[in-house]
Amino acid sequence: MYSSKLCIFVINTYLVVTLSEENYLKAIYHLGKQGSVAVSTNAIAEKIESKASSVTDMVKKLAEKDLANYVKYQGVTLTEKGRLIAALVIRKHRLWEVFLVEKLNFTWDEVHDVAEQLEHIKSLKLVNELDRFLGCPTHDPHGDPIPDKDGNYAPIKSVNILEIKKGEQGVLALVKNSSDAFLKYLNKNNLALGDVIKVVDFEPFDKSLTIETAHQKMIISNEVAKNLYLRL
Amino acid sequence: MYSSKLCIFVINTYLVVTLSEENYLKAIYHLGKQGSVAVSTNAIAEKIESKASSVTDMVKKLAEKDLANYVKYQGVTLTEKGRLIAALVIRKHRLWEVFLVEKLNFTWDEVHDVAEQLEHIKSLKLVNELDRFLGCPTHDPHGDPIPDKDGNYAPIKSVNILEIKKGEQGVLALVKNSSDAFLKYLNKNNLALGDVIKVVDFEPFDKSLTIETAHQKMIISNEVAKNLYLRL
DNA sequence: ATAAATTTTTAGGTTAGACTAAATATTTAT
DNA sequence: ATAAATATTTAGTCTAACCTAAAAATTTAT
Repeated sequence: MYSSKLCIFVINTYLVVTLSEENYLKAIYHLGKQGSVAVSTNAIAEKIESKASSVTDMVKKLAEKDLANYVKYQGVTLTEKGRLIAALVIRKHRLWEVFLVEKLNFTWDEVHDVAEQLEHIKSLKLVNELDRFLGCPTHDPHGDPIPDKDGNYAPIKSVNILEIKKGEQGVLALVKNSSDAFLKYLNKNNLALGDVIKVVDFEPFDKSLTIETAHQKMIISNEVAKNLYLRL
Repeated sequence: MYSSKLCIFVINTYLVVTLSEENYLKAIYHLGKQGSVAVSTNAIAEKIESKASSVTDMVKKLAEKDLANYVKYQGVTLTEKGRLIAALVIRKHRLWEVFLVEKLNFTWDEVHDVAEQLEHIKSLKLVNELDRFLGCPTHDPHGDPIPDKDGNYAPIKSVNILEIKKGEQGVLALVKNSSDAFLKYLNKNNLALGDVIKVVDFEPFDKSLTIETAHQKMIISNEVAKNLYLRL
């Protein structure tokens, strides 16, 4: 997917990307299928909690640096360079999350803020040694895949729980929403990655779901269900 | 030295200290015996590689935030709060250095730039868990002492090699200069922390020193000697 | 197809943190 | 004690990254 030539080039220019630019690249990457689909300035503004006018400014700068493609009124995509830098930031974020949970006794709902800071530390040796130290993990504590040195990763093969037939079951493999409130909900209700979950019933009225785990039977709202992905 | 009441207060205000402010506090702390002796704006400018006029601006801001004491034309000292924040930054810096060397295969001359970034990550849980994970080390890889949670530390009991009598010996315990060039010099000449060093001769003409280690006998310049400290 | 609503951009302003050059204070040397 | 040298501060700029309000483009609804 990424040529190693490009990787080397990007690594050389890597140091001149600011923290703020990295955050924009990451947002575009997440919103637009790895930056391949055009994202509106408004969508970016909402994600980053800023204003559309600020986004317009920054996006012009990214385009000038050849990290993004930008056409007025038509949204933003990432260039190969931009996509690789975004992937490297995400790689760092997820590796640090693994470190915090496995080595420093963080719970999975505590890691986000700190990883958000650590992902901007600039040192290739640091990332790659951290990767080795952690045993080259493929997924972070939320079940999201960790890109490799070249920015590639095998997307996890999981399916949303709403698409699973009554009576079938799977293993909770991915949680799409990492907000504090949602992770706290999961903890409170004893739901964790790796749990076997069986879909018992679907209620058409409010689109809620009855599920069964090893410890309990419970009803989850459609809001919750939309964020749970199972490996079959 | 620091009351825990103060510690709690500082921790509460901790999050509003910017990266740049932290760097100034650290510089004042290092230059002025933990911030207790007045430091000139020029000295700070040189340390931080900026200009005196920039320092004047920042120092006014630090004084307004009650982190520094500043009287025009008379230099800067740190308040209790400022001193504690500086100590916490240094604590983080040195703990990360230990981590990089012991867990991630960094050599002691590679750690500085990365630790300089990591020292600004804001999470009390992170620092304290890192400390525990590393076994609560008391010294970093350069032999400098690591402040505890409250900013206190037992200064290392070492003496400059120039103050040691001919024929006596000690263990290399502290290196005062952490510049890249100096650390590379030490590596090249096979000098490391923990080495037993014997002072063989002192040459009054150029103030150089002849020393003997387990592997070699060599002459070190006064420039070098000024930076080597031995535990007797 | 055109008006209304929405989205996006532009224009102009703000703040933190840096800078240069000029002005002022302090220190040093005669 | 005063002039010269040095150190420090002030005044005025600059840039990155944000903002608000107004203008322009696009989309939606009639």
